[in-house]
Amino acid sequence: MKPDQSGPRKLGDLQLKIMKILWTRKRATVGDVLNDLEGAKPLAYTTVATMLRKMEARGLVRHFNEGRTFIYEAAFEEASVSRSLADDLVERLFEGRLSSLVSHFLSTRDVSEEELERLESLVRETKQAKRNQ
Amino acid sequence: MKPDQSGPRKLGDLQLKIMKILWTRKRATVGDVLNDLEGAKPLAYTTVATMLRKMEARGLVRHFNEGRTFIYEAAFEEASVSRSLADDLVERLFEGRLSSLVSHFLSTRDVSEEELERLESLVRETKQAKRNQ
DNA sequence: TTGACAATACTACCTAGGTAGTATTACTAG
DNA sequence: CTAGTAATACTACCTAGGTAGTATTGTCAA
Repeated sequence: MKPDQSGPRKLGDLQLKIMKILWTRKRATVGDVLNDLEGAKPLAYTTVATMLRKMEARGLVRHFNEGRTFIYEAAFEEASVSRSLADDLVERLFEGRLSSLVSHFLSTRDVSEEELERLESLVRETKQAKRNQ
Repeated sequence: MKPDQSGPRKLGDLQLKIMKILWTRKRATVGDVLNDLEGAKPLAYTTVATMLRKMEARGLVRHFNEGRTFIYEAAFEEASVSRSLADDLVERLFEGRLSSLVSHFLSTRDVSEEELERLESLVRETKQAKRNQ
């Protein structure tokens, strides 16, 4: 069986942060997640617990018990979620044209020389791969 | 005075569709918007009117009167909104690295030969521009 | 065995997007 | 001048994200 299908089209800020923590840790308790969530304003333990429960209801995460403690894990792979979110935006904004998005970025942001190099090789490699495929 | 600052970080589906209509038409009545919104399921006239009012409260659009009829127009330029939405995603998902996003697209989608060419010239031109700047 | 603690369950509330019905108002055709 | 129509105003409701307090329960140490 393949692991998971297309991820969610939208994810709130907190939810995405939680997903990232789960992708990194593989498994985490409410306390673990709360802990890794230091950065921004501190949240209540119950806030995280509630969010996790809501996310489970939505199928984003799942849990199993270890004693009386819930161990959570992501129900979607990172690539799957990134893809869905990114696709959704490009679809909504640029009618699916990747080049429109890139062009947009290139013209509105100051992209560094290194980034440009990276981009160039990425494209070159992809073309290469496509040719001998 | 410069026209508008950074756009909204998030926009719902309907709101973005409405913004696009306003960008195209420059000015539009509720009826105009409703009309251009054919595609998906048909909405009630009042739904569009309400949405427009909510959007005005949020500062996304503004209106002036023509007789008793409201003429709406976008309060943000398209580029500004696209930029905010795209930036937000790249920020949330790829820690701001454009190349991560592109790499992601290249590896999860089947990008056509033409798209690749377009991308390559985009990057090349940008590098060029950067050099003699 | 009881009290403290840690964990989850439940409930509540706020905001925002989305959807639409009803009320009101004002113009216009007859 | 009056009925009909077209616009807006107001209100309501549902969903989902986000935030957190209170209640309950289970476990462990004294």
